[in-house]
Amino acid sequence: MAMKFSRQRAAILSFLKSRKDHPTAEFVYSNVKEEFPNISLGTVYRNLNQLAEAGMIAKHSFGVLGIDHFDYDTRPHQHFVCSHCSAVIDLPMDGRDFSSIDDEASKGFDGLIQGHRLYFCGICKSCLDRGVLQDEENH
Amino acid sequence: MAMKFSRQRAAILSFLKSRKDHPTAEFVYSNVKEEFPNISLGTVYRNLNQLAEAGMIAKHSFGVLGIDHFDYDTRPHQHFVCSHCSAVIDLPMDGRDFSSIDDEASKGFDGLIQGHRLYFCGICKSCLDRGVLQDEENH
DNA sequence: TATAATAACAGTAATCATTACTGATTTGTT
DNA sequence: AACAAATCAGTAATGATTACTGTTATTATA
Repeated sequence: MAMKFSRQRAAILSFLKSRKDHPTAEFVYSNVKEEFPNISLGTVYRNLNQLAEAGMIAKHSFGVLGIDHFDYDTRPHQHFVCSHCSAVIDLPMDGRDFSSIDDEASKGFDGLIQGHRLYFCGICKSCLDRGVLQDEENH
Repeated sequence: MAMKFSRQRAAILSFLKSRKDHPTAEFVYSNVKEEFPNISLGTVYRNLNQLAEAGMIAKHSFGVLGIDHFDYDTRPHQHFVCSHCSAVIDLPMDGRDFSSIDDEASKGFDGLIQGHRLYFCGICKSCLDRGVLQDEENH
């Protein structure tokens, strides 16, 4: 199954490259649709998964959201998910290396640990500014 | 919405208490059905979510699985998910406290970090014994 | 450069976990 | 016992994602 070039896939990759947020397939679809009005949502899903499979982009499945997000930046870095608006934001923990926790987890466990998934939850700046926390106090 | 007693909810909680694995709603359903042949899957979902909301059980949404798992043990502890058979297993990292990584994540970030989700991935013992890794080498 | 093989496409249907709706039944309280 | 409210079983709906199908685009080869 050698990967052939396709203008749709190129447009999807190019759009993802232009974003610092972490778009969903639906969002990529609605934007790439401006250049390819006939593009299908299935095509977007297929290409995003294919690019992720090839290691050219990253696919993040945050359990709390129940919807996949895609990232042009494949370098290891940490993410934050806003519990209120569901925004996915990069954390500036540049130097921090979490690889040692896999070794810790291996101790006393008889399976093979190959990696981990980690992300942080809370309220993002713009939701804080909108007074989301106060609103929750008032029920 | 004061919570009233129901025999179905009691049976669901009791079943979960008897398990050391981390059953899905479907699995709870198929087992509680032996005592309540007419119980509905929706009832199981509603009660599991209600119990989780009340803090009596824990709900774990592992992104890699795309299906929720429930845990009678609400004490903080770490989980392992087998990439091959999807088993969810407790890790024996008893003393380890990960709460400090939230503080680390807060540095240089202008939102509010309230917590994190962490789980480990790999191959469990019984899959290793079945030679899963060798099978994958042979494509 | 024609041709043949096949990857990719658009459009649509299907899947699967989960939630929402509905009218009947329990439960807890006066 | 009587009432209000929570819960139920059964079923329909939702929403993200994947699978299918006949057609089109891309690439390697003759």
